[in-house]
Amino acid sequence: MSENLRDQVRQKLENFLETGGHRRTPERFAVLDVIYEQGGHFDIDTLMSWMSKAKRKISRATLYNTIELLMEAGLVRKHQFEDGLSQFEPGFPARQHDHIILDNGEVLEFCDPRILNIKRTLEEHFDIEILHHALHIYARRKDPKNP
Amino acid sequence: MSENLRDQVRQKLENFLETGGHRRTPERFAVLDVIYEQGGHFDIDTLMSWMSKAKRKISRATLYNTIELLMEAGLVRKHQFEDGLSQFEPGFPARQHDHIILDNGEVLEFCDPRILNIKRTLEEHFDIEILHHALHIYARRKDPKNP
DNA sequence: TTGGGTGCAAAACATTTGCACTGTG
DNA sequence: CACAGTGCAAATGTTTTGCACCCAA
Repeated sequence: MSENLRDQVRQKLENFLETGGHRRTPERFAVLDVIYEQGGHFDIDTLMSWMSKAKRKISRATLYNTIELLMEAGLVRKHQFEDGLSQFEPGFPARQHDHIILDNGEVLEFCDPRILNIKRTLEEHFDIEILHHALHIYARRKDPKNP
Repeated sequence: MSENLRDQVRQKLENFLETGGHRRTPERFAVLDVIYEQGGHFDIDTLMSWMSKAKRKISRATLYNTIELLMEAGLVRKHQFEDGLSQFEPGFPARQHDHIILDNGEVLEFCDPRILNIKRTLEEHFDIEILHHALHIYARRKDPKNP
């Protein structure tokens, strides 16, 4: 991770804590650092082990609290794939994207502008305001031998 | 529910049980009947209460077993919305559709052919075979007073 | 100094499993 | 009459909660 990005997200967290009247605890910055250091998708267990590896002691309960807070700050996004486990990913400064979940558990990302058109149609047709969306594509890699 | 639809899905279940060497237990048909009688989305708790209302005693464990079996039979579909709860819906004979989850918990359905185009692009671009997808739109009804 | 935040352990919750019993084939 | 399927209760795994203690403001 670039120094630059780490400072950027730390700054964003500081602003959020300041604005919301939350405290600047070391745990919160440690979690943020580790998440952006790693960069990829993770679940709570994975994050727990990342924290250990980074020699940052933290309890599970605090991890849940902190992740929730980082979601409110827009620094972490939550996904609910079909395996039933909550998955997270860094939420800044990435732009909106969607996910392909391969049968081996791997997760790819993509971004297709046509989704925006679909959303506009839906808003008009149902007279709703769309808050966000999740497009999950479940797929497998094509076997080169059986294409 | 039309007599016709009930017989249709019962027949489909019979075939599935026959083919798979499963037994034709009363519970399995009772669950199927109740699900198609109600027609809408549900979670396990809701289904439990539907069964009680229909005076069909059944245990939670059997409900989970039966739902799993009905999924294999293609008679029930599973969704994982962001609240973390497993949601189900009758899976026959509806055609592919996606979901709008309103902030009050209501679920709308829609079908947009442009999704198919997106999927074709993805298959080509990532060299994958798409098994299925889930497009979840989270929205709220527009307030007529604050449009 | 004070109450928001943390850590720990217990509770809550959905789901799964073990096992004796039952009814389908 | 064998054994797949059921019901019950206990186990599992994840997330939440209660509470004493601690530290950022």
